[in-house]
Amino acid sequence: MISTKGRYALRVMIDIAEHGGVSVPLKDVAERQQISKKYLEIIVKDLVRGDLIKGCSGKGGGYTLTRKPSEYDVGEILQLTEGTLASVACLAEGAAECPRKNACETLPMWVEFDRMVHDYFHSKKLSDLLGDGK
Amino acid sequence: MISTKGRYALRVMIDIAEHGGVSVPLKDVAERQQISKKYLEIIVKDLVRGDLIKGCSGKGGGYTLTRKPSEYDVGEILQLTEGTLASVACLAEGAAECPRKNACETLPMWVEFDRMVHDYFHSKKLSDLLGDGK
DNA sequence: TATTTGCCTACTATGTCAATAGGTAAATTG
DNA sequence: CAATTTACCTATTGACATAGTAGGCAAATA
Repeated sequence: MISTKGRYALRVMIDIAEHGGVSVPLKDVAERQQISKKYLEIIVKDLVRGDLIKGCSGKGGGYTLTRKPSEYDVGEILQLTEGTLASVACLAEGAAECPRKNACETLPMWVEFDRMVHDYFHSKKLSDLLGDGK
Repeated sequence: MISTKGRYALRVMIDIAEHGGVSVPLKDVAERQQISKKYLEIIVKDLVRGDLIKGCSGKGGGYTLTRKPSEYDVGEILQLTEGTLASVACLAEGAAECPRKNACETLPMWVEFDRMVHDYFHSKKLSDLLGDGK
């Protein structure tokens, strides 16, 4: 299940995109999205680390996107904030190789499902989620 | 992310299906699947509660399927053991109605994704996972 | 210089996950 | 009947993740 971190991250990205042009203060995002600013700080830190947005301190500061909305896909946003997009532990990045790998009768299904999920989220763009035509 | 409960449940169902005809003792399943028998008891209890298998005590006892493998879909097995198949909290069965429901710009995507996941698992049958042609 | 903003570390309550432990009840076989 | 095999039941536990909160410092602008 996608946690609040990933879901909020998406909403932050959308919010910044829709109020773009200028720097968007986190306080405004928090108010509009009705999410605690303190909690958003944690999420936004991940987004900055992944170079999806950049911050600018001081009066008139805030966050801005580093690319155009159509150049982000939802998958990378979720992957960054959730840690992984994998639906089962044995398919997560850096997971230990399963000893039952060859005998496992469910693995092919998980692989197929996992591919479907990745395809879905990586083909969905941030711009697809914006209300207006930005 | 699908937990061990759901994944093990699936393997139990497969194991019982492949050694069907007679009652399959949990001890055997545990050995073949290399999962603690004690832990499997918890999982199997769910499966009995959902009427997917039935147990029979005493010597020569064990568990048997209540239907043919082609009549189970993976979705119902996962749903029963995982509690829900929903990918986001707001779409889980019995979730409180979200106050931002109409304003939420991510909801349509979650709904679409959720539908895709449900379709995938409900169209996949237990029989699709069996090694031989049972 | 005062204010606004980002940025940083630490803490915590709650809950879920993945089991383990230690039994009782039921059914079958010798 | 007795011994064995099996299901079935309640309770407990350690580890970890989730979803935040608290209280600051640093940087930039008006």
